[in-house]
Amino acid sequence: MSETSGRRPTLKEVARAAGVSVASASYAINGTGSVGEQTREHILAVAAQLGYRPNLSAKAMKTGRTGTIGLVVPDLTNPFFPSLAQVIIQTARQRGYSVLLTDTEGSPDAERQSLQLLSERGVDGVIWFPVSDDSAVGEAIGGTPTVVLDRNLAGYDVIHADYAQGGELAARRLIAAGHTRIGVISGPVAASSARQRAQAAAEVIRTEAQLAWQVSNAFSLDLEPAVLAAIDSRDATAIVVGADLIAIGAIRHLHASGLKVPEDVSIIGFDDIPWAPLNTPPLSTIEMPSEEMALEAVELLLRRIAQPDEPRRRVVFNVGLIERASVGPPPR
Amino acid sequence: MSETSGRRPTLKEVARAAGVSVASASYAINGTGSVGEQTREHILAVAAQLGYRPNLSAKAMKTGRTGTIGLVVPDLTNPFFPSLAQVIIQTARQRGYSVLLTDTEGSPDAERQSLQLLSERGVDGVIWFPVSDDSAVGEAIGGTPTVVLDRNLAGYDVIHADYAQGGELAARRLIAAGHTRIGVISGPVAASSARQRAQAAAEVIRTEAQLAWQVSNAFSLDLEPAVLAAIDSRDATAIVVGADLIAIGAIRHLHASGLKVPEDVSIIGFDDIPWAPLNTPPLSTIEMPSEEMALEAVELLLRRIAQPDEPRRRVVFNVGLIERASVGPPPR
DNA sequence: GGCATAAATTGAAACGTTTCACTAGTAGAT
DNA sequence: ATCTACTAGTGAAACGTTTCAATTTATGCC
Repeated sequence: MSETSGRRPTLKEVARAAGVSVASASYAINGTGSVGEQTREHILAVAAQLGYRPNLSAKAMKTGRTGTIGLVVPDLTNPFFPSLAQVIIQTARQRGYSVLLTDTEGSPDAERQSLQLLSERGVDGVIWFPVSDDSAVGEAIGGTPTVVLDRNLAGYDVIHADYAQGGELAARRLIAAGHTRIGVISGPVAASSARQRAQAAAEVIRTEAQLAWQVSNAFSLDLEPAVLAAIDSRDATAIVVGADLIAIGAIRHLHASGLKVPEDVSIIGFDDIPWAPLNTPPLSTIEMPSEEMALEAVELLLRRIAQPDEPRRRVVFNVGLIERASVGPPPR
Repeated sequence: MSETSGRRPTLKEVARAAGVSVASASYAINGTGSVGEQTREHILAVAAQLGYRPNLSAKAMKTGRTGTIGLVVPDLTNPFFPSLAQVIIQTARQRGYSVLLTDTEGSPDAERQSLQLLSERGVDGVIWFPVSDDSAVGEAIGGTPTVVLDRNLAGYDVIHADYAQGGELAARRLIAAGHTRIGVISGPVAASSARQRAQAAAEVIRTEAQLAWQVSNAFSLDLEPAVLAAIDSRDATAIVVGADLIAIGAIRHLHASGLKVPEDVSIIGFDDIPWAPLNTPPLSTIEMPSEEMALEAVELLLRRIAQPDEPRRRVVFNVGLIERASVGPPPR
């Protein structure tokens, strides 16, 4: 409550004011040692009265744990991430951890730098959303417990969705609607998740219909020339797209070229970002339980922190098809 | 490079390996004391060879600065925030700071808790996006240097946009298009920024046209009953909305009721969130230079950290009108 | 060559905690 | 009464840095 001086009081001062040793004060406040009922209460009262707050840096140095975890994401601006980050931050807080967030701007260099910085800062663990599958980057992290999201990197605890299943689901939905010439736009090939989605879709299409073309694009609304060209070839009546963001970009391009979705071209996306239901037309997509995944990520991480030598785990979540309005029968 | 033991080497070990005192090692590595040319190089080489990384917790305890700033936002999931957060994180990193991010879920309680936690963690400063104008919450922060974004809280450095100007701009645009009966939907009244936008707009409308109604809504796509009722009254041919998110919600509702934007009702929003241009129709809105504001926030904060006793500053940014397609002439 | 001065180097204290090893009581069992 | 076994409480070391004050070494000048 009241603060006599400007400085925050130290444990020593609390102890002196309470007439006990620092050790007792520490024990009382942390509930660790054995302290008598009334002395504990007295110490606590004095501490409150003085407005004592432990110096977490000192505690961290002494105990070697900072009560802090690092979260490394490629691009906060990608609508896929904020809700993930939010869940992670909240659950971490409930478990007594604060979150250092770093945004790596999709660059492996920034990523390496981030990991290293986090490791220097002594975070107790890291939740890492790698931009690519280049596992060399991960060395920067040293021995810090780490769980990797969305990529299947060896040597880490790993959480991802069943992307192959998702790719298949998407392709089958289009085929079921009657499409026979189907194109595929994947996310950047450096990401295993993007590759898996596209590959699985392409395979289904190849065997059960006809693969018109397959191209890839950055995780962005803006389409690259090759993608534009593929779409403009008008060779496909339906497209499975490896990310909603790209899908929305594709729909915009189609609209701009005077084509309608789904009347002229059907589109199915991936991720179910918040904008997907708001789009015109509302985007059919493959969703994954991203909030559960985020939650699982922090729990897995905390378990790893507690048990550094347990065998690594890999937990895979199922995906689902969300039907909205961007898929229809092929034009005749 | 090479790490002999599992543990990270300490400064003492580096010093011993280099055959110098810890003091010299510290000076050499931080470039602070005066060290001979060749000894410095030797120490640096040994440090690199051993893979030495300073223990930042220890450093923080000793120096009292953590090299960390806290960022407190109400809701990461609101598309207005991620880009802000991204800019803040990046500029902070360039200046040698890491960012502890907390999401307060729009609750003053969580907000108070966050501020307190950050202060305990010893962050060197805080960038705070308050959910409301209740300045009592801010006491939790103690003496930590703080800059407040988007709210005009007394006693802090403050950054915001000229919301009155924005409200006027929006109202005038609608009036210029020929509308005479105009409604206003503001964000939550607990936020001064929302009040200012709405008030300024309402005033202009009252004097230069006719204020059909004025209601408020949470920062959300979902509209509250009073808002729905106001819109459904069909008393206004145009609406100025205090936030794009709400505006998009309003447009959806209008569409659902069979009304067209802008043919039947014109809408103008606020914030220019990333979705605004993607909406159907693309949303006309008032934009503010949010990235410059974010950048300014960290610079202001760093200045405040360096000069705790300088007088408080308040920096106000101009806003602009972005014309897209959600505004048209009134129906006749 | 000697002296003053500056540069390089060092030992040790200090930052605020936690925790180990110990002492002093207290109570129950014999 | 004595011994045992706890429980309460304490002093001091340790965590990895930075930095002060003191010391040693080098440099320049007459």
